[in-house]
Amino acid sequence: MGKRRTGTPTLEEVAAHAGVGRGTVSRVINNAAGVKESTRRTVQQAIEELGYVPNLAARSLAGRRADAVALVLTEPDWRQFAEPFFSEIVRSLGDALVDTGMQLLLTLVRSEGERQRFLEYARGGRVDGILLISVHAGDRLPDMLAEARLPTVLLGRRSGDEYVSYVDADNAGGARTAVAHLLERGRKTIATITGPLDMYAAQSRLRGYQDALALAGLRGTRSLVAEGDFTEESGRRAMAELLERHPEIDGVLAASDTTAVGALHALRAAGRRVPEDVAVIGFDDFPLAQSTKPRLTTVRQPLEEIGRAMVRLLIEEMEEPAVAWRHVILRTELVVRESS
Amino acid sequence: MGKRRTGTPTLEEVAAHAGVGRGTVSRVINNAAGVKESTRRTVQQAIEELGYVPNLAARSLAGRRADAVALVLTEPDWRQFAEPFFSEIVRSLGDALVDTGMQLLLTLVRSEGERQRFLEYARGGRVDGILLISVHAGDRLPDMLAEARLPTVLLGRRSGDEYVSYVDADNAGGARTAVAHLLERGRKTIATITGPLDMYAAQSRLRGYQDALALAGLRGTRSLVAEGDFTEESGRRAMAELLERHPEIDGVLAASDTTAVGALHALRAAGRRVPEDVAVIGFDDFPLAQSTKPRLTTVRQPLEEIGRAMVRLLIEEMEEPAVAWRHVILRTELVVRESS
DNA sequence: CGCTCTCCTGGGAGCGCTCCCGGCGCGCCC
DNA sequence: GGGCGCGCCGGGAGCGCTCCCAGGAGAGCG
Repeated sequence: MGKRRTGTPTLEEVAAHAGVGRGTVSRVINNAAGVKESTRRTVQQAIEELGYVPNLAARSLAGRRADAVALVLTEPDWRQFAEPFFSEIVRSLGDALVDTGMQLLLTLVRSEGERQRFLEYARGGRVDGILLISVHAGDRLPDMLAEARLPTVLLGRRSGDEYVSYVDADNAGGARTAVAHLLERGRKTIATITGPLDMYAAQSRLRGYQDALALAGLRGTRSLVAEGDFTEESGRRAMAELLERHPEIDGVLAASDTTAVGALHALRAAGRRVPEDVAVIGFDDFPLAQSTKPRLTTVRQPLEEIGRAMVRLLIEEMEEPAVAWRHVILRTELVVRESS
Repeated sequence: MGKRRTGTPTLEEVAAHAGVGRGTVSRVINNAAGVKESTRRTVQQAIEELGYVPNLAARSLAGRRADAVALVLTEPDWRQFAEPFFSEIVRSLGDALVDTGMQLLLTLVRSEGERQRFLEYARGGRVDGILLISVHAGDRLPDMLAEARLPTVLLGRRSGDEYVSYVDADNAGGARTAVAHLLERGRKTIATITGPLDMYAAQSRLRGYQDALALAGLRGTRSLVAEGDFTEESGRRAMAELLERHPEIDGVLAASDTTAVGALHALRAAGRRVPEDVAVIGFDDFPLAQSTKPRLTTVRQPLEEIGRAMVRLLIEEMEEPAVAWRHVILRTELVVRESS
């Protein structure tokens, strides 16, 4: 047995095989300009023949970049992960990242230990930037990342004075519009089913609901508000409670489409017709909203745009890190269907 | 402005600051033996003071390992991802990996382009091994990874003569036991709701069902079999169909707990009592199975063990790659509750 | 007191890239 | 014909680690 070959050939070997210098091969694989077309072809053929694949560790080390970004899920309750929101947002981020040439890595951070491990991973330079979703109010991870000067973008914010860069939807505005729409259609007693109130998005939607009522000169009642957690089951439970407390309810704003579906079930079980007796509005405009019976009026969150904006912000952060906090609030839009 | 400092200090700087050599610092951060306790403390303090974090690219390059493994999801239909199976398996893999010191990275591979990109990522040495879940029969990715000599372990197999290393549950055996149990309790007409039949796991469960009937001297009828896709909705639909075709059904084996829940709904809607009129058995034993009404009899898949076995196999593959295909079939177990 | 053996420690030699500088050849202009 | 500029190309100098070998300092023993 001769000299033991390592699995993959190196750039040096490709260069030798093609009869050119290292630099030229490097230029070819990076699609850099300044290589004669004929040379480029020779090199490409050598790469082909040898089955060369660049060593990414070496590339990272020399180039001081990882060509990867992490999408961190901090949701300690895994069940939430089953909600369509996650799959939709992951899809949209994936699409937005495709033509940056960066690899998207999902990472779960559930415990303090994992938080620490991830921080080391990121500080160790394995990713160029970090996207965080489903951050709860008390989560310190964004601060830790910001302190380490790592380009970071949140989806949503932890509070009204979030500083770390984020992209968010105009939750309050969306809720306001939805409630205004219900009032316009003559609904008198409008309830709301919120999301978990330790999340700012849920708070904002609740505030929008309250603002719209106030704007119309109505006083909201605490008992017209029921807290849910974005799940269908919580929507069902909350709606049942609300109906018991206020049988006269004729309009409901749910904090998510999933919750709205639960509310729809509860209303049906209670013998109420939608929208004749009670109008229902959801939030998100997931595909789900089009397959309910009746089809759901809902506040559309532009997930596609959110994904794109997050990636754009992240790239800005990577290009000039630590010069500014960047915030983008995307407009929401009421999509009127049959349930209102 | 003096010399521009790079973000993180290097090992060299730590060594200088602690007044020791590079080698010693390396030994300390890798917890290697052969460092005097007092020296170790000095170095640790220097690390602390400088806020040193090892550069992982350099470590990978020099050490020829990435300390990371990828968990690849090839499910083109993202909705499947919402099923509890995924979150459970991810949790169990995460737990099993914790004390190997390796980072778990989830990656989505939906299109051919992403398949190619991931292959380059893996061949580029960014991960030491690959775990694949939800592989469909026709997926070529496992072959591509195997050809590239990358340590790979599948959860489940693509066919009866899968060669790439895998961990699987004894699906056929579990189904057989479940059906035998129903027969023992005097059920006469036993139907089954399968998973998507392009997945071997679903085929195996169906085969177990058929075998058990054959063993009891019964002939299975094609019309007692309805295909689902592991979702609740498909369970509901399939059950309704089955009842229509065979009103005399008194026992059902569903291909997953989720499917069984759908079947339960359909049965209730049809006015059948469970288990008095119809016995229902699920498959998986997810937490879900304990919160149905009645609590679900089900075939337990040892997810915890599956996760551990996958990680163990992967480590074996990494230690001595390409010497053998390793297969582990884990025993399943019937958990009798109230629905049978 | 000298010699060996053990325990620690320092640092050279890479790992496989990218970056960049210097040089070569050729075409064009005066 | 000489000079200049431009388009290509080669390869040195790192990037920040790990691996490993050589060597110093003690300890123990004859």
